[in-house]
Amino acid sequence: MAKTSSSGSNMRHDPEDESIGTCLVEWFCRNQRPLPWRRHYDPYAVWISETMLQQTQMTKVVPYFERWMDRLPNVRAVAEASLDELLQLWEGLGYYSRVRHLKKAADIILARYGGQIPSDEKALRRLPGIGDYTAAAIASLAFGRDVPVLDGNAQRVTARLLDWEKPVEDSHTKKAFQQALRRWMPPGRAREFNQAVMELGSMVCAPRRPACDACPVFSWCRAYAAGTVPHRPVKTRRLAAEQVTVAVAVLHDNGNVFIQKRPPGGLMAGLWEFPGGKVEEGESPEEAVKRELCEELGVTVKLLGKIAEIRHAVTRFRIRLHAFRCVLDPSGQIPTLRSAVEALWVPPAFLDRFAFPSANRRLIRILQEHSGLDL
DNA sequence: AACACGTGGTA
DNA sequence: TTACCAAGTGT
Repeated sequence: MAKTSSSGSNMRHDPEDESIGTCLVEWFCRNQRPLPWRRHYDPYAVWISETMLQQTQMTKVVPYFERWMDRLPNVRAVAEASLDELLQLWEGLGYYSRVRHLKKAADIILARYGGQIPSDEKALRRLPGIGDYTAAAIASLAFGRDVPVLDGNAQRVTARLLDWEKPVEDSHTKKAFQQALRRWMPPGRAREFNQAVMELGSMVCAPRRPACDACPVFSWCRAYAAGTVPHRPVKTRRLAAEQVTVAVAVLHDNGNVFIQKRPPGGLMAGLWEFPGGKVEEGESPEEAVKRELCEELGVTVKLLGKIAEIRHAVTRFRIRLHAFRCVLDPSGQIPTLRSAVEALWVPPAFLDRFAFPSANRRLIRILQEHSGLDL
């Protein structure tokens, strides 16, 4: 044991001491939260949960995971489902390309692996939507392979244990962290160890207000010893936020409203939305709606009134969305699509059957609260 | 290497 | 309110 004692009564350990791994595993076994995907570690369930968890809070994922597993219990069900149905199950979770990848990967797993998710990290890594993190997560959690996972939590925990001063974005850092984690991992305990590191990162070694008092491995932590915990990890790049104003139309005709489907490939690909667009410099939201509907759909409209102003954020854009109730003026015009792939006139009550971006969904809820007043 | 890709919580 | 941040992947 490579322990050294400090001058005081506390034992101080070094991160090179591999007993840190055993300590983390024991802590996890006592403190882990009961989660639906921690019941059986079925490869399919691990794949779906890990994909949902990419850049997404665990508390948000749980209900989506339960609903998905009820509806789509295996790989074949995903391959046979329509993209529209998958998007509906995903609505609100964000990063919708994950769904498209899930479906593509399901097709490959059926065709090439007989419906069995591969256990080999290299084979997993080749599947769409599975990067370094998810490949390692499936290989270790579902198949017991001794490979370390390095997600945002593991990165933060490792940066603090090592008191890593270089920016974690550096290409060298990732390798170094994976090697450190691999050294700490007790042989045969990858499932518990990997989850221990991530669970510790989310519950104890948090980005803000880390609970070092409650940390099972603080005595191994170089940043704790140095008092630099709040300054780790060091990060460099930062994107500037951009303010955007958008105006959309809830276009009514014969008791229906007009919705259109976004093209594949870009932002919110395959989701439905209300027509509209960016409000240009020196233009009012009202003018923008009229212009956008003329440009996008080739129709002229009359504004009946404002429905709501919604503030939200999409990637690095801060958006103010103005929504107006409109009718075709003159009536009887037929919209022609420009950027959208598909469009539909639907009764407001049917809006729940389509996948919308979250700001549009909020607008729909407002619409439905007001329904009966002026539809 | 750096940026696109969603969303909602926190300070 | 603005700004940062969170269980990443693809290009």
